[in-house]
Amino acid sequence: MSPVAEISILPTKARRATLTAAQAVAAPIDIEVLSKYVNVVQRKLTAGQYLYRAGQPFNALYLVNVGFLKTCLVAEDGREQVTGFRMRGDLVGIESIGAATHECDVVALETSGVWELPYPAILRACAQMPELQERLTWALAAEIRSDRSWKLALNSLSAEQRVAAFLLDLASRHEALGFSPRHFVLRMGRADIGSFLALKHETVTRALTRLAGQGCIDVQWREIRILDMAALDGVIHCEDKAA
Amino acid sequence: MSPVAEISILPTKARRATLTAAQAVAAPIDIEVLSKYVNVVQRKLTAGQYLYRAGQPFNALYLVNVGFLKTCLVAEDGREQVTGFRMRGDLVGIESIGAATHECDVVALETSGVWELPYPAILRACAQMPELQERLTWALAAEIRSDRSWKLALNSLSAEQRVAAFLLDLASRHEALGFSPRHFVLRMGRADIGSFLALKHETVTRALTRLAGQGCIDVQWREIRILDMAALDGVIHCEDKAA
DNA sequence: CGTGAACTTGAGTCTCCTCAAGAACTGTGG
DNA sequence: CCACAGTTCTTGAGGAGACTCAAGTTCACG
Repeated sequence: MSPVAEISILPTKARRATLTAAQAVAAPIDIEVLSKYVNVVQRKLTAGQYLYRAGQPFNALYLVNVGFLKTCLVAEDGREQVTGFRMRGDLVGIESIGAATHECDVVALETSGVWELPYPAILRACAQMPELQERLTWALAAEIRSDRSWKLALNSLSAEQRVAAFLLDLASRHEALGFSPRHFVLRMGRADIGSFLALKHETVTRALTRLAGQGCIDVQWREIRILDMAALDGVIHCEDKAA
Repeated sequence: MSPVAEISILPTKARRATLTAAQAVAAPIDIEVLSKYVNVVQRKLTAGQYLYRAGQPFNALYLVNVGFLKTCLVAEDGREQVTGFRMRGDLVGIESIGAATHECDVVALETSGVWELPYPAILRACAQMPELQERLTWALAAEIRSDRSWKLALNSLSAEQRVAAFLLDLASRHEALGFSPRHFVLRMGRADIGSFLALKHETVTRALTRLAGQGCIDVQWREIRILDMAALDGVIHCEDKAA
């Protein structure tokens, strides 16, 4: 029933390939080996279900097996901020290490399955599997690098460029997982993309429309087809000279 | 010559107090104990000097002892992005773990001193001092939480509110180190603040002017005096009703 | 005391946001 | 299979906040 084992943690290798400098890629984590040390259970989620919510006690990390989720920071006053999208191989919840409770909502955007790695039990496993500890530390550091690369992007790019960068990021993450980088379905709505990119949903729509008008992409509702990868990349790097 | 030992890692307890939920505070790291395991040397920097630059090989972490530094992400095309400001007790360079080279410039904004913790030698020390490993992991996770809280702030607050939040953050970090939270000197220029807050330097100036006009603060060049902490906090939470 | 860098202030512009309406898709039940 | 409601997406018109450009002022440093 569940495609077990050999999930790699290689956390969003694709994203970093796009946005940050090259770096070593972490080796996969073997869930079967890990389950000898800690009680690993799989959890299934349907679209719209929460993996956990802000304020709940932090007692596990999660490794995404299948599906697609979003993480969403929530302030006391209700302001919301999508902080990222997670897919197969991504670790979820690591940013809560050292905190008593989660600060994020994590929501499945489609039917998903995750491995639950109890915390702090997983720490004991780390002590016995140094490579696991290393993997975790790398994942944390990579997350920081990714967040900061996005910060640079959001602060220096126009709305259209941000959306282009977002699509290229998704494309390379899909490719890293063996899916087509040129043709995929957005699992999230325009509003979620906007929150992540610091834009309003109307602006996301307009940017997609303009990119389509330039022949870079084809947009059919949530179905995206990248027609000219180089042109998309060119948009980001300001080659908007020739009309 | 150097005020040794008992530097705490409690990384920016203040910042998190302002921006994120409460959480446990990491205990201090004892440099003297640590130096039994790894070769810890102190490095001195004068204002304007680089601790390291983007592209240089990653071979050490740094613990700030005295002074004030900024970290600055640099893209290949020259775009720059201030990612944070570091003071006593902050760990610098942890985001480069797992990468071959640094992606950031780190520059001293005043005369500063840091402990250099060679990497990966420090990993072996971690294996022998589990609390050190824990401290490092916590610092990484806290960094992610801090970055994301700022992302939420930047995406949902106006220029004036962002500057107010920035001042309050600095204030509480100063307080956590035993300095006055109401009276301090900005070590960085308006342009650096702007880069960090996703604003232009003129906009930072105007925001400071407006906050001063409201009686929240007093600004004398880089010298800041917070006259009404509550009012400053009120600015962030939208209490701009009564004229 | 002079030079250069940093800061301030103003006027005008532009990008993105706000508000609002309409269209397309989803899925539910008859 | 179709109609309907609800959600999501699209598109437009108008406005606001931050940016750009430019000049003047203050400060730091030699």
